[in-house]
Amino acid sequence: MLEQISASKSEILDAAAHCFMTLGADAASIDDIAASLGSTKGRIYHHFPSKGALLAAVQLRAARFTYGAVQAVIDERLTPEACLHKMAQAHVLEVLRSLPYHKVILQTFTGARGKSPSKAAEEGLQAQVRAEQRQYTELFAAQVSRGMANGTFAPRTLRVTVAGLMLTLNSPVFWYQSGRGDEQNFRKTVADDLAEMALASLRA
Amino acid sequence: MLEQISASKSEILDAAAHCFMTLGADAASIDDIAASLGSTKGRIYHHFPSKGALLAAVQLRAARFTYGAVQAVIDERLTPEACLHKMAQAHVLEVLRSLPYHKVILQTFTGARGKSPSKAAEEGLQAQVRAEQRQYTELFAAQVSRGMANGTFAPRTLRVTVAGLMLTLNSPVFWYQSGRGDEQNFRKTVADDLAEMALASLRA
Amino acid sequence: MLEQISASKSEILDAAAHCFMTLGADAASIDDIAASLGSTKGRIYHHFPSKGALLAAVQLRAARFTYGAVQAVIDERLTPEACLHKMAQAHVLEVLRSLPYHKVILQTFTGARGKSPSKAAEEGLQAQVRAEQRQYTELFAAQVSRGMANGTFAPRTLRVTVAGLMLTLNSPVFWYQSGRGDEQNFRKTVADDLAEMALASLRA
Amino acid sequence: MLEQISASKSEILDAAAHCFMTLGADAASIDDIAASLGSTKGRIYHHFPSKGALLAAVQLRAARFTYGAVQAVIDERLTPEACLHKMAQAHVLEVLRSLPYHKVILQTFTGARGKSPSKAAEEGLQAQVRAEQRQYTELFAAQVSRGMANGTFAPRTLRVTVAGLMLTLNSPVFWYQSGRGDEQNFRKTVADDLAEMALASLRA
DNA sequence: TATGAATGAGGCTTCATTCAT
DNA sequence: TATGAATGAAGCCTCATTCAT
Repeated sequence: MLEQISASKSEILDAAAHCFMTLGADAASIDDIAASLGSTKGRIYHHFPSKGALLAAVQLRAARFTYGAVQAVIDERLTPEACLHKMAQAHVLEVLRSLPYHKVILQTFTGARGKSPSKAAEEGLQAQVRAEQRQYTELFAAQVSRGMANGTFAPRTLRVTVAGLMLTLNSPVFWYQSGRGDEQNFRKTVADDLAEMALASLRA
Repeated sequence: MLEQISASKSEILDAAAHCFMTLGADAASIDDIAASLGSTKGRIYHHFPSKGALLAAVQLRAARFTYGAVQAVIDERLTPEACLHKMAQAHVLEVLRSLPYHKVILQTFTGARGKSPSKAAEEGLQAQVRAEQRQYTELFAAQVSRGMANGTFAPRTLRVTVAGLMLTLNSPVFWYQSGRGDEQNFRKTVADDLAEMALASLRA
Repeated sequence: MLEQISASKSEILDAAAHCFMTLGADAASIDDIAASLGSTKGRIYHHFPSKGALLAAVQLRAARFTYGAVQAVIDERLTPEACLHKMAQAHVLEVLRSLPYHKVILQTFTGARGKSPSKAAEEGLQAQVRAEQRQYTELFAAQVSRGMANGTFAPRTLRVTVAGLMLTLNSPVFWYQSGRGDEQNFRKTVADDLAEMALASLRA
Repeated sequence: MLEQISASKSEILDAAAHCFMTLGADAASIDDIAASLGSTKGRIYHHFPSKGALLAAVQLRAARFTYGAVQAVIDERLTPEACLHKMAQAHVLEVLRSLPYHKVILQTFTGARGKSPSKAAEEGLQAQVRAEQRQYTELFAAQVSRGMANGTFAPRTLRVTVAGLMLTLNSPVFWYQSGRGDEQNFRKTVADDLAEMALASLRA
């Protein structure tokens, strides 16, 4: 399930993520990605069987990036509040670090899932992506649940609450632009601001 | 600037919004929209010069729907907190009412603006859409600003805060599905929950 | 056969000729012509049953313009040389006067006659146009023939000669641009130069 | 600037020239050309980015065909009259040899340059075509100029004269049909007749 | 592994034409 | 007479994908 990703494959994924981000997952063509790699599309088709598979691989990697970063800071001995705060910061920082990947996630997140039933293989990949995304969200849902149970957080519909929370934490995806001078500081500020907002929004 | 929209045009916009929501703005073809109207694409092109223009018209309408609903409840005599609460509720309820239109907004919100500079006319339309969206966001930014000024809200980067706020309020766009039994009640719950979360996230 | 042309019809023909000249007979749409008339295409379809018919009407008029101008100067009592010289001058001047119409002629003159058999009616119109054009060319062929017979002109293949002659006389269609200051003088110069060239090319 | 043309590309150009000649550059569709090649339009688009580019390539080749044929016979030691006579013959023979290409030239020569500014790339190609055509015409203009200077040719407006000359030499494009029995002889006759007419038209 | 040629399906758009008013 | 809405048939072009090398 977590097969290693070769360097060539990784390079392709980076280029794909970048193109998907810049042009949109639909508008970006395999040729665009190949061009941004300085090669031809044959190279891509040698590593990924279809555009859908490539897209799924990018999304999977996005989920795994944040999953790895967030799980590393989870400490069940902390209060839900404290734990969630660290998770939120870690999430935002990781999103900012691997921004192209997460932009792609959102583009697909809209619920608009193409039209055709595609091929069976693609179906499976999409299912896997959704599964890992859900699994990741569960990390947050678990803490929220704990916090609601012990009275720290306001008792509200769990799903609505978690969805709002994740959106808040993902909001930089919509507007963040790298390339400013004090990038590291700014990222820290954004992460802190959003983590605090997120936590505040939950408190009873 | 606010030219009337004929019945035929309005019907087309509804169908377009629905298709864009269901299939995604990129995947939905003009033929899909025509089919869902029971007519041919000629009809659409008689009223809208291009797919881009149609998309922009949908987005513009989305912005105006929420603008109208929210401005109606703004009352400057209220505290920023109270005012924003009413605005948040109104926003969520309106989004749920005209959901297809707002799904489209988000799809475009990602920042991935096609590739070619397209035609000049499209550029202008996109600019207008962005302008009206910004104008709408300003309604919220103004209250947040007031609240930060009088100490009710925590002092944070204004843009980051407002972006997070709007995302929270728009979150149902990602998951809401109509068609359940107690739709009216559920919508009210969602609106209340999100409004409270949003307000809580701001408080000092 | 020479039914009168109403003022409205004539205005449409002028606009059509102008658009055909500017944009090309294929590229110019009925809407373009209507727009240049300041009306909608309904008006055009009230007077002409199809685009092909409109095009044919323009071509017919072109042929008749030159036919009228040239026949007026034919005088059988003159030598073929003198007669042809006057005809050539008259032709060039008339072409310059009604330039848009004659540009259209050439566009169609290429021999590339679309693909579909079109409708039967169009076929008939095209045949009529060709007939009148041939009839017009005969005016020149007759003089060339007389001149070859009496030894004034070099004995050459008649068809090749006449075709070359007409092309020389029509050459301004390819490059003439109105809008200069001394338009009347320049037109006279062009007519004289070309008439002399044409005559010289024939002489034994 | 004179990049080699691959066999596949050359085959496409021939088919395109033929279709453009037969159906007209506007009426001929890319599908028509592909069908005449026995392949799909994908093949064409793999080699030429657009129909406009394909058309321009055909026109460029036409100009280069005649340029090559004519320059080979230019001999500055001859009198302008003798030199021009050889050039004229060579031009006509080459035009008859590669007739489809030259029919296309004339179709575009009309001055009716579409409507939209098209894409920037097309603009550049059109400019290049015009430049090479002008360069070719200069070969003739130079001799005419020499002949006027030394009194062999009648002193007339140079541009008008050269334009008329070229039209005379190009006239077979309008009426020549291959497929007769004595093709070689007939071509020679046509070339001689037109060359003589052309020269005669210039003489003082 | 990677390239370049080619395919085929599908999407956007234009436009001549018809029709109700 | 003239308009505005609508149709339907093409046409241009894009692009994911396959295949021979």
